Amino acid sequence: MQTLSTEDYLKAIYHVSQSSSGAVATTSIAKQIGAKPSSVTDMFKKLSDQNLVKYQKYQGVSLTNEGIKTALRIIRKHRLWESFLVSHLNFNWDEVHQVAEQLEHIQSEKLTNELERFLDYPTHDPHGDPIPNRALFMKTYNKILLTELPVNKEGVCVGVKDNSSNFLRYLDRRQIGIGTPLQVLHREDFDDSLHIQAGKSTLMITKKTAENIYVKP
Amino acid sequence: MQTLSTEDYLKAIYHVSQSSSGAVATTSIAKQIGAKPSSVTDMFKKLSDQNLVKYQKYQGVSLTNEGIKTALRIIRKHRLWESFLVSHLNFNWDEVHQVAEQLEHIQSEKLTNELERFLDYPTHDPHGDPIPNRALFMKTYNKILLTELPVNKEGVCVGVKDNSSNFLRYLDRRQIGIGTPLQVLHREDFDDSLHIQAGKSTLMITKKTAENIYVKP
DNA sequence: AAAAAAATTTAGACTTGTCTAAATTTGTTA
DNA sequence: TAACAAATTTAGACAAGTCTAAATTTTTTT
Repeated sequence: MQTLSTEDYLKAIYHVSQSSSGAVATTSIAKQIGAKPSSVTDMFKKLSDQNLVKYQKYQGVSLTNEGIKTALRIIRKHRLWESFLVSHLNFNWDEVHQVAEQLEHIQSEKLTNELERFLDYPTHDPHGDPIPNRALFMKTYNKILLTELPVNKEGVCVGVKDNSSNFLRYLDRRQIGIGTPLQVLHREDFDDSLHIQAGKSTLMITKKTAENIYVKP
Repeated sequence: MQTLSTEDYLKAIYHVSQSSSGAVATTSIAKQIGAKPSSVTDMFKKLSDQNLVKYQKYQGVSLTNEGIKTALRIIRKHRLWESFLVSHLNFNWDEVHQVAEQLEHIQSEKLTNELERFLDYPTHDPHGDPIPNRALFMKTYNKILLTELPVNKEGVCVGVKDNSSNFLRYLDRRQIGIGTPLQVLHREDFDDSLHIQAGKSTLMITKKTAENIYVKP
């Protein structure tokens, strides 16, 4: 049984390891968690003692199978709760993260599984991220960044990279959400901005925005 | 903002103060929380520093208005979550307590209020205990113990005193629950056992059982 | 009212998770 | 490759919450 803190670290290690290759560095976790590198080193040792990570001094950590399972169980809860908040409790997709950070630590297998049933076994959360099922298996479809979508090819928004409230509310105002059909009409060479068709409206977005939107072609 | 631990203490103090008069003793909280009296003394000092309790050495504590409000906010969340678990997640009334103990600490006013709306503003939890509303006001009806119900007078089960899994499952087997019509048919002088009508069946229960069932006449 | 028992508090220690500051290792650059 | 910079670890400290053992106060009993 893990503490709040070890769960946070495992999740952070999982996320960082997903978006980079090789071992996970002390500093990257320090940034993610908001702690000093020395604290992270201490925790790496503790996690290593529990065989949740493989740790070599100065070489960072990688999750063991047990560590991955523990991380996925937390992510499963996080994403199920986010789904619940949006689908039944009138939360907007930019409001759910902070609350789900708390709810993900609730310990009750029955609760998690019944919540999943109540939500009718959702496969993705409100941000388009895949929800691990009871066996911790995630359905991932091949998605690409909007910047990589060829001009005039049709796609559908299936996720976002940046989950910040700021970005999500910006997308709300542009009426872009999960499921919105997207098409690049024109790519401006000068500043890499894009003219796109988003649902029924055409609009202009910057490269930075496009880099944070996932589409399925 | 409180810690998990201070919230647990405030709730314990509230409950003990409800079922007894005068200041709340160190030992009674130690028992309730499952901690040593010396730890309780430490916490009494901390709570006193935060003006959540009035504390005089050797004389126990009593909640301040702020302390009462904080306790009621936790109890509100606890009972709303218990209601949710039973009404939507297939939990039995004897299974909810432990999970609600965790959920009651989740910090989000929006979550609490939306959960209340989702449940359609319930006034009582699955054990018949009143749920404080947004203004922390509880509807309490005048209930009596089944032992105090006059013979042959009709009543309805509206709550239980003992919330233990053991007792609740015993009531399940006897088909007694919140809302069950109850009537004392005969009181046995010899051992204080009762013959009662519970719904459509008649059965015998001990004094100890009757002392843990609340009825509204 | 004194003695004994029970309740409570104090003192000092331990654990978890954190920090700062200093030391060490790794990597990067001239 | 030597020197510098960046990353990492170690050492020692701190806060929260807990404990045990001893001291103190209150309550009960004789």
